[in-house]
Amino acid sequence: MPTLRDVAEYAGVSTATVSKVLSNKPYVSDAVREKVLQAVEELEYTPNLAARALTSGRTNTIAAVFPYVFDPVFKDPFVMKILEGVEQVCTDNRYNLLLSTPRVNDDAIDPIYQQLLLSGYTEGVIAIDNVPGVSFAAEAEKRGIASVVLGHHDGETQVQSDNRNGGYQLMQAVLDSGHHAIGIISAPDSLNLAIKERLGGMACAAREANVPFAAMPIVDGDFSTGSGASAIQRLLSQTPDVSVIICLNDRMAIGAMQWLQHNGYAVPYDISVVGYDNIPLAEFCYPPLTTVDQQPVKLGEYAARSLFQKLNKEAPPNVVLPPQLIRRGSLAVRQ
Amino acid sequence: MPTLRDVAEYAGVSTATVSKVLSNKPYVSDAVREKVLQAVEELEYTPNLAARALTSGRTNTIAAVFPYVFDPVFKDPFVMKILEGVEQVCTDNRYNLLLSTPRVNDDAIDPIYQQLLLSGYTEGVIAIDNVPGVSFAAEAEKRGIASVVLGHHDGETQVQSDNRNGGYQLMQAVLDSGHHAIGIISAPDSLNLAIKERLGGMACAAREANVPFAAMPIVDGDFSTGSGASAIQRLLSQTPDVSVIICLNDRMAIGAMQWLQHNGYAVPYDISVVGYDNIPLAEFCYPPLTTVDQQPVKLGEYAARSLFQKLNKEAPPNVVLPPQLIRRGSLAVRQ
DNA sequence: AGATTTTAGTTAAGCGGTTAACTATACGAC
DNA sequence: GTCGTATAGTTAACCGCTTAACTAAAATCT
Repeated sequence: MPTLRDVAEYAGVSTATVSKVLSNKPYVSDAVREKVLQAVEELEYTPNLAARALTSGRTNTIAAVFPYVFDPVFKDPFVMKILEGVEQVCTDNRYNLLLSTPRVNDDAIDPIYQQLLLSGYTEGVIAIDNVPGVSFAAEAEKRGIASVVLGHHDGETQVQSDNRNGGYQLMQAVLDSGHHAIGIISAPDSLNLAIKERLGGMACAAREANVPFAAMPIVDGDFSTGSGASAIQRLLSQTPDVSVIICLNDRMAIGAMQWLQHNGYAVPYDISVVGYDNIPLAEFCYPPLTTVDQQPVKLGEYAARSLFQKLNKEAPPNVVLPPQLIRRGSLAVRQ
Repeated sequence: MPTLRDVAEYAGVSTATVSKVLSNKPYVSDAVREKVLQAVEELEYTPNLAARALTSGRTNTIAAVFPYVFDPVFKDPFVMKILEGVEQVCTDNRYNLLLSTPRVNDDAIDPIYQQLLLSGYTEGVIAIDNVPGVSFAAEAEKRGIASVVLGHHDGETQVQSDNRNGGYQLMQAVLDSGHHAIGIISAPDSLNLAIKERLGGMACAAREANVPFAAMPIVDGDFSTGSGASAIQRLLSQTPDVSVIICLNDRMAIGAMQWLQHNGYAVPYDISVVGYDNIPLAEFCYPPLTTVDQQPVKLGEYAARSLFQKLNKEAPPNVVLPPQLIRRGSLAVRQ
């Protein structure tokens, strides 16, 4: 592969001049500029990123940090949607995207992630930060690496969905549909700030409708489809006469629906089910799932754009996207 | 951030010695080794990847190349599954994963991808190569970068699903269920070698059953859900009396099912539908979709493992994974 | 015209590692 | 005691690029 030096010799100038031309610096005559570009073209020269990174710190690479909390991130379509948005903006900006999937440990930061930060190979980081206590973005910021928080962790720059409002809308829709015996399938909110927000919004909507939120039966799953099935089972064994189940994500909702149907319940006639996230499956499962859309692609896009702004020394604002209730057949109306 | 030199000074040795210790080279006494490791620990030293890449070419990074053919790769759950497998093996090997999503142009190779290859920042490449004519893996290999082909392009190292056999099994299942009026929703096979294979397998199964394959009506979609809906419409307007539709991927199958249901057809009683890929949705849609599983996670794992073998100068074998027919409710039995 | 500033380009010193080449001991073998 | 050879560690060149510092010529100002 040709190097800068090769180009310089070929064009009959110094390496510094070539460098200037390539980075569009002034003080180069048009004639020379032309000659250099010609040489670049003919030699098919492409700058060596490693060398460039070494001197200037610019690697043209940012990292998306999607921590493993319960199960592989790739299992979660919602996360994939975010990635889709991030990728789009990266490509538009001619940046490379590095995928980092560190494990969450209470005690120490995942050494792989630490290496990523210290290795100087990523200019910035977009981290999903919803686990209390640990913040991957903060870890980056601490080491002088630009970061954007996707989620409810406080950080220098945050992009988030208004989970509180989403929870509010969801509970309101359930109450409006005439349900009073409400069961909830959640996830340990000690492990996820977004869940905490959603529950807060739900409680608020219940309060406004004079329905006692604290009295609603609630069991925890771990976000997976399977955990939704086992959660509904536990919930019904405690309180058999609920008329609707609010699940704090779609995958658990679908697991719960499946279990109900396999066990002789008609959804939504016997029991309604609603979810959260609006994953692609929600539209096509049977019955189609009432849920809340978080605009995940937009979340990813905003996060990436904010990061690029930071890299350009601009100060991006925090972003809060409004969630949208999606009404579908899984929520029945009761008189 | 501390550098090698800092560590060397702190430990009272030369940088060469530190380098030896860190790369586990011989000719270092235990005492010195200990001292160096101690220094590394205390200074929280991590080698600068860019510098290491510059001298040794090792960047601890490989790239997954998922070309945009029709629509964003992230829209395709099958591709995400492959990525899941790749990611897992990368993490196990303490490698970083770079995501590259070049555009497919007949004329020229995507400059972004070219830059990735020439920039010397990726040690190897895993490329989904199913488009005839262009091969991203070959492009890498041409430049001396190790590569693995995921798909049906011939390449130095190939990992693929036996699409021919998958098509064979699918057609066999349809014929075994008593169907004779068979419609096919495909994709332009001039654009995808895997599709060509599947069609070949299907033709083979039809031939063995003495059913004329060439007579079956066939229309093309573009893999998307929406295109499945419009394809079925076109197909039925030509040949209204088919009893089953074979779709060459699940997303089109689901689009077709939706269209059928919206237009008064009962699936599978009026018309059966089968797909290909076994995406997560296939299990949960209504009715659940009969399809073919390609073991995408395994495909990704094998591809990554093969690549790491190549990086270690071993010669990995080509891998062909057997697909598996998944029977579900969308395929009815006819007498 | 002479002094000053601007423009155009070169030289060379790093960036932070790796590694070939070299030096200096220590250890056996004869 | 001498020689040969592992062993332990150092020195310094180099990877390919960027950029501060410098020189020289041209343009502008007094």
